[in-house]
Amino acid sequence: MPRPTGSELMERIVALTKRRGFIYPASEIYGGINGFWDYGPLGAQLKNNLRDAWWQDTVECPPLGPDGHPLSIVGLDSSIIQNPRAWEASGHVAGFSDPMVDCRETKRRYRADHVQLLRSGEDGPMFAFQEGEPEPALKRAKKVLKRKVDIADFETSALVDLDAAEWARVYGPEASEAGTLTEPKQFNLMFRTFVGATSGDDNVAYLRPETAQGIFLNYKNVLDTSRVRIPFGIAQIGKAFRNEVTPRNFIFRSREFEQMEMEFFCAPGDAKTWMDFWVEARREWWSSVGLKSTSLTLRKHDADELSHYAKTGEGTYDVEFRYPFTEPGFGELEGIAHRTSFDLEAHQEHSQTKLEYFDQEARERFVPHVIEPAAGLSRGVLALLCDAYDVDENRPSPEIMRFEPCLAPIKAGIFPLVNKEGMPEIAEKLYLDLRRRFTLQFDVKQSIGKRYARMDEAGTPFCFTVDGQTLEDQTLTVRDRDSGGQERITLDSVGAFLGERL
RNA sequence: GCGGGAAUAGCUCAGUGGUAGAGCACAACCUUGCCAAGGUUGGGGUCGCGGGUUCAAAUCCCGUUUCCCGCUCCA
Repeated sequence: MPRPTGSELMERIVALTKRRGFIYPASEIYGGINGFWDYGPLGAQLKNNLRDAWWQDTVECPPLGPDGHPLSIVGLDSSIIQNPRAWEASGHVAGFSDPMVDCRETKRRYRADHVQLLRSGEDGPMFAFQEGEPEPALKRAKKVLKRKVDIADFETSALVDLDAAEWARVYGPEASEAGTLTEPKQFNLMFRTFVGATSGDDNVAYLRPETAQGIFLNYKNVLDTSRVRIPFGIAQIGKAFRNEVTPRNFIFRSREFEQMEMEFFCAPGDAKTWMDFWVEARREWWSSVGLKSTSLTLRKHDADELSHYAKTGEGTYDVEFRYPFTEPGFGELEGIAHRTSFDLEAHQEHSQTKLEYFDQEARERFVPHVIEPAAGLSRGVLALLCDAYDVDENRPSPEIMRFEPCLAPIKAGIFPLVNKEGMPEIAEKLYLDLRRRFTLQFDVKQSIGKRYARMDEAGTPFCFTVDGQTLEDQTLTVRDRDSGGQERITLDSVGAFLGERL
């Protein structure tokens, strides 16, 4: 069985991650819930390791800037629920509430507020058309009414004003029969909830659809209390929620997911410099956590796919990963966007709070521009899983997860070759000595081959096995996950061996 | 949201109207001498869920949920 590709590969990865306790469907015993996933013992550990690596490399030990000095980046953990006005300012409330109608016949979808109707009399058929394009509707009307028609014969009204009872008489813009349009559906992707015990329009709140806004909302607080000076970054890791129309592709598009975002505030004139810097830095980072360079690519967004906040400026780049369901193409892993001063300006206007920055040296006042590297933690986990999955046909247990050792959920297995003759005692002592420093698995049960195989599927890079020779010369074998090869080292050097490789 | 497919033990599947099955996995004991070894015993099932037809439904019908594939959507 060679390593499969495409959807077969994806199915095998989903099966392995379920079997070994990486990822489960959420609330599975109740039949699951579309778009939500739970992380099992190994998955939670893997996700934490990736999250910690990002935090370490972004906040605790940020990269060196072009001048050779470490960048100034501080951490933040903002609330998932904020004042709903924050989402009005950010554009998420307005930009995401367009009602849509579908045509069951033609499978086309229209924005309901862009569709107009030609009405013929009180109970007659109605002909829908897209704003500014009444001709197809007139043609349809001529056919249905079997007479010559003129636009002046009709009353024009908006589709959204239609009563539900009249819906069946509507001919869709390209439909040949009436009643094929679905009722308008709201496509606001934000989860709504209510703050307080009662629910009403006056206490509506939203689960954040991105962690970024929490950073902008605290920009002034951080500036006033942490002595940072431009250029500087604020970084945050956390859950975000989007009520996706179609969750798909395992944890790639889920309704609850985790982001690792950093807003890097800079002078407007320096935006290009920092954009170039972060695009390169972020691509390199994903390589550093073990993703193969052939699995990664960089793509600049076309002008027509830019977000509302990135219409001007240096645009948006995606670090993309070759997921099994996108191959031979790539899918988004992280977006690096020049958000300009869009967000700070918007919050400044809506909150009536000055969010300007005063540059002491240049004696000038400005609203900073923002370069935002926004990575998906959940997508990162998916990329790690997909990239690590491999098949070695020469092994009795062919499936292996080749995680980078520093990301592996379990760093090493510690085993006695057989469960007798003093071997388990030595192995357990070694485990007890090292368990505070490394995440280890101690296992005495079943055959050694089975224990190795289990560790291969968990992606554990090393296994230390106490055998008969250990009793004589205090050495044991180290088995390497990737090669299956073994070497002997001394019992007291195991900690140093692991320390060097993680 | 639309169209197609799937759902039976932890996994892979058999079972097409008449007692719920196999292999692997899991647990205990015995055995063990470096890559999913063997033996014995054992635990595991609302056959995705709800309704209908029938003397009888895993099996036929309707609905629904979840997953997969193709569209659509992805601020």
